[in-house]
Amino acid sequence: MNYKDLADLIFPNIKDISYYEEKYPRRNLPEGAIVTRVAPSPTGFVHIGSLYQGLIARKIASQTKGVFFLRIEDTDQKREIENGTTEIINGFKQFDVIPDEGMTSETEEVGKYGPYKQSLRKDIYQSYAKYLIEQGKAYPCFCTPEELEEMRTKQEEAKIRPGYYGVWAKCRKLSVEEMIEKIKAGEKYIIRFKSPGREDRKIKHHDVIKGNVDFPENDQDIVIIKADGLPTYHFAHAVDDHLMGTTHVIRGDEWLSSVPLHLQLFQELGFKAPKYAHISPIMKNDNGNKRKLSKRKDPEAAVSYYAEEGIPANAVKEYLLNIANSNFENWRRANKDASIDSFELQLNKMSVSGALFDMIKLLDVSKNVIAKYTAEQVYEEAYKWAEKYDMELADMLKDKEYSLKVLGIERGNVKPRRDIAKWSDVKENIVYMYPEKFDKNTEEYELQTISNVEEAKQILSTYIQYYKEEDDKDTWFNKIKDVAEKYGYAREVKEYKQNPDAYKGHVGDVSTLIRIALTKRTNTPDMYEIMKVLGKEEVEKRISKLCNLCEKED
RNA sequence: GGCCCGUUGGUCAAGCGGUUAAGACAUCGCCCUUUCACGGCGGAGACAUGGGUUCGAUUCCCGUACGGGUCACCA
Repeated sequence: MNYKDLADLIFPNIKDISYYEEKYPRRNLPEGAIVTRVAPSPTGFVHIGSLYQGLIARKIASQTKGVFFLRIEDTDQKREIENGTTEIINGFKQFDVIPDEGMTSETEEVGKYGPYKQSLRKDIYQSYAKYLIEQGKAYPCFCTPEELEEMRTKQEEAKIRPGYYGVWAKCRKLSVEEMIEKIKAGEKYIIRFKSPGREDRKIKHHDVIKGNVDFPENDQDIVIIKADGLPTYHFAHAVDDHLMGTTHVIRGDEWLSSVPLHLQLFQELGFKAPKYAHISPIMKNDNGNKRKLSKRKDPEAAVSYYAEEGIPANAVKEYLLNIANSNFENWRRANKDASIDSFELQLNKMSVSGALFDMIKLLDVSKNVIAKYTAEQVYEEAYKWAEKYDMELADMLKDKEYSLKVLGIERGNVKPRRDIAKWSDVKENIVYMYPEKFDKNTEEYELQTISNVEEAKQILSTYIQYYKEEDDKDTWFNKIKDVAEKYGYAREVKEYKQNPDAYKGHVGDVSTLIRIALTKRTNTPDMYEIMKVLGKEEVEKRISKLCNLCEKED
């Protein structure tokens, strides 16, 4: 009786690993090409951290003419949710993070290194597990969860390191005969890795992001094949990333402390280990404590949140890139219109510690992104958003020709407005441009400086006589100045400031009055453009309406 | 608790033994301007802490404090 017999008993009728080694040859890629992946579990919505990882992995692969693939890690069937894979694919797609290989739907995939869904690779893992058993590098363990639990409490009481190692690794010491006997007797078991490591020895590891890190060797005999026959993360990682040719494992830094184990696994399996790049998580300040963005507590942890709020995917990406490489901002300033694809991301420039998520900064980035959009783009995206989340806005935008004019105010020039950070801001910004909405607005408003209603009325009715729709901007503004002068307001603000006592106020006061009559707002974009878009009839209507209102109040 | 990692203004961060310690967001003031936004100028604001090493430490070493990660038949 030897390891081979044991292996055959546990995994009869299973292919030899040479089959898989041949089936998945090494990738033929240009020098320096990096193969990356994103490997989420289909357990619910896509986390902003996964997107962050995916975005970085995608960019690094693209930059080096490598490959980026999506692998679904569904080895924990208890946590799996329905359509989890679809959700992941769509989540990434929204941000244009498109894998070269991997799952494309719940059941379909592209690429030659599949299946890209771990539950479909069961045979592959078992083949490699068998290989380890044959070599005496893995063994069946018959300990029950209860026994393990008991062991753990003992260890904790004795204040020693918990785990399945050394003298605690009971089943490791079983002879092959005993193992075979137990299996034949129908005892339940799982497969453990026989760790060659010693805790008192150190290993040196260079992480692409974290730099040099020293660890004690791993000496835990971790489970590699679970009771359901599926592998644990560690084992699947080693097998998959070897077979799929991953050169750089970019993942969250919660994995950093598993590196000794992973390196050992690669070593014992006879694989070349990939490079590791452990990304710091995106954090949130929670009452003075830093913690990871949490699925449960933080809505902004879900990538779907941004679509719901109407924050453009590009803005989120730019913000994430900002966190990833802080020189991105400088690059962006120097390359205002360049695609982010031409920014060269560098892994080793990534922060070693986790950044706090800053919504205000994101919104600022988003304002810049939207400011560069054409009216047409703003229209399309805002409309798409509105159809889903704000029917009232969608309704307003139905008149495309008019809406384009509204959205085009002060847009596309050298100093575009920066007043929209997200599509949910749009309505508030433009409602008053829509007559039916404007008419229904019964909000109270102040007349500001010119608070004498009688005077306001006179100024407005004078202005309306002067106003000609076809006036160019200078003429238009001169007329406002004329009205101002007529009623004792300075034509120029400067004149007023030099001699405040000589005037009741200045042009600004008059234009503010007109602005209020037209929009019920004190702050709006350029009024000349607003009036052009509203049209003569509407302008006259609004102004005379305010006059009537004044009369009523008198 | 053991083992890892980290700590530069409110936030994101440059910095690699000698700097007036960049920049961005936020904030404040001024200018520009018919309002707002844009733009311009300026202000306030930081090297966690104690020891070393050194002619000199934000930079190197050790301790302390604080923060984060990890110790599953979850990933």
